[in-house]
Amino acid sequence: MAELKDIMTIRTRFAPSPTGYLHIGGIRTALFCWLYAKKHGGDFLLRIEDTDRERSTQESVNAILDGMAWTGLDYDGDAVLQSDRFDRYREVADQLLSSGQAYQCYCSKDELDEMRAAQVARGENPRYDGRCRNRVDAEDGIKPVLRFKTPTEGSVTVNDLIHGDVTFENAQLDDLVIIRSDGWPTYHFSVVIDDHDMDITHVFRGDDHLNNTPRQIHMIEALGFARPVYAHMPMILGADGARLSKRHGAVNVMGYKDEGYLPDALINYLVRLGWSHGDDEIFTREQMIDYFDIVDVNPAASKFNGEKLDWVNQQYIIAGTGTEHGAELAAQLELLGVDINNGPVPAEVYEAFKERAVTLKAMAVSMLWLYQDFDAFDEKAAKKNLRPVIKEPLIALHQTLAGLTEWTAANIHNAIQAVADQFALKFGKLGQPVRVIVTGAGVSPPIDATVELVGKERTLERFDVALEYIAAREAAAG
RNA sequence: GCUCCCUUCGUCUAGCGGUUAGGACACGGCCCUCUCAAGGCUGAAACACGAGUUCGAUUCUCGUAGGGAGCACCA
Repeated sequence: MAELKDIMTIRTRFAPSPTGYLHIGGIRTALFCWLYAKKHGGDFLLRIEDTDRERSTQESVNAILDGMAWTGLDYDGDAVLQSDRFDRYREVADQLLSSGQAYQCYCSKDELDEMRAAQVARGENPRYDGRCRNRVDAEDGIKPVLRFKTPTEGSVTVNDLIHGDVTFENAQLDDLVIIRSDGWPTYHFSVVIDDHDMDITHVFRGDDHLNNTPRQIHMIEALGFARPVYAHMPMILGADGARLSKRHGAVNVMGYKDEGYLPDALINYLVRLGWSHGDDEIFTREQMIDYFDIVDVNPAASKFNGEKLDWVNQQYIIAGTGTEHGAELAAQLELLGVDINNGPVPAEVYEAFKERAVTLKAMAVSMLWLYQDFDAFDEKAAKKNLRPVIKEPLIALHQTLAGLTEWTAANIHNAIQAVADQFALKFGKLGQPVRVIVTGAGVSPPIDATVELVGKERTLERFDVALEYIAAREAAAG
């Protein structure tokens, strides 16, 4: 007999709530979910959980959509909005109410708080005690909530792909609210209905939901729905071991775009958090899908390490080309207020800078002198390299460069070498002063490529400025 | 407080009863070198603790400790 999973199409979903930006932990859950679906030739769906009408915003919905697009986690079909499904939730709620599996509760917030305080004082798990279960009279003027009748005895076992079988005693559970007094369903209720209606076979989510799963399973059973397979992903923690949150800094996925990270690098970093394939570190998307196996997912939480992300990002920048990332680099330059028409084409500059930048943003910052004139030389670099002793060689080089008809790195290199030889200097003794002259400071790509990129006109102008600087220094020294 | 989950270098991890416990980031040293990088070589760095099972435990079981999460008319 064929296993159910063999004849069924695997369908997973990512179900974030639009109450802020798209969280880095969320995108990692989405990634594993996406990977699992792709690996098994299934579907990956997106559902926006916006039943909390108070906190959900359109802006946040857009942030989710933008984040999915930027990271390249493509989903099948259109995103499902829970707010479009209000009537369906009511329908199922009515069904539960009429079958006696749910009941109306008129307890006030104060009453509930009091009850829980008393339970905690007694060393018990704070939980709703079911006092409205058998209530028949409605209370005027109070809009009731609907509670689900959770079994009070026995236990449920969650079969989890990552954590194995986890058993919960029903006595620990309580009658949860499934419809709020405003008529909207709560998370636990809408998830159960949506996952069923969307034919979701595998539920991937953070393992902060593991404790909630038995409650949902009871509703699934009451409704006669098929139980999905669960995979509770370990949390991502901050460096201090606490759950990753805003206070740890960059948790907004789109923030990484702004900071100059490549989406492939972020995804690659994230896939290695809690999952591995031997000693491999860098994976293409195809390799990730090919190698991915849920049994290799580590059940333990992991700490987010920005330095490792930086390294991965740099690996992707080095492996990338100007054709691929030129537009992103240009965007970073423009963010810095640079007019990219005032210098070389970013896509062509990329090659010279890619081995010395951790992010596209840092790369842009390191090449500002290609597009803007600087007001002064870096003090330390100038003091060390723009000395009177190098004045004559620089004058000679200035002339040689001015005479170059073809402004190529090779010709520039030869020019520097020739002048260095003429004055019996090592290449670097002349190269470094030139670097300071054209860039204003002591760091740049190889000097010949640097000078070529700066351009002939600008280079000669900057030589003039530097020569004046040295002359002034000479005069001051007397 | 109760319930659940988790535990290999500082960090991410490999390991799936017998290994000099491997790799990666970060850190130190050396090489390369016109700067900075990149790259190569190299060093230091871990099985939380205690019982048990076993000829033999990092690996299996149970405790302990530590960490995380849940206990809402938030998801």
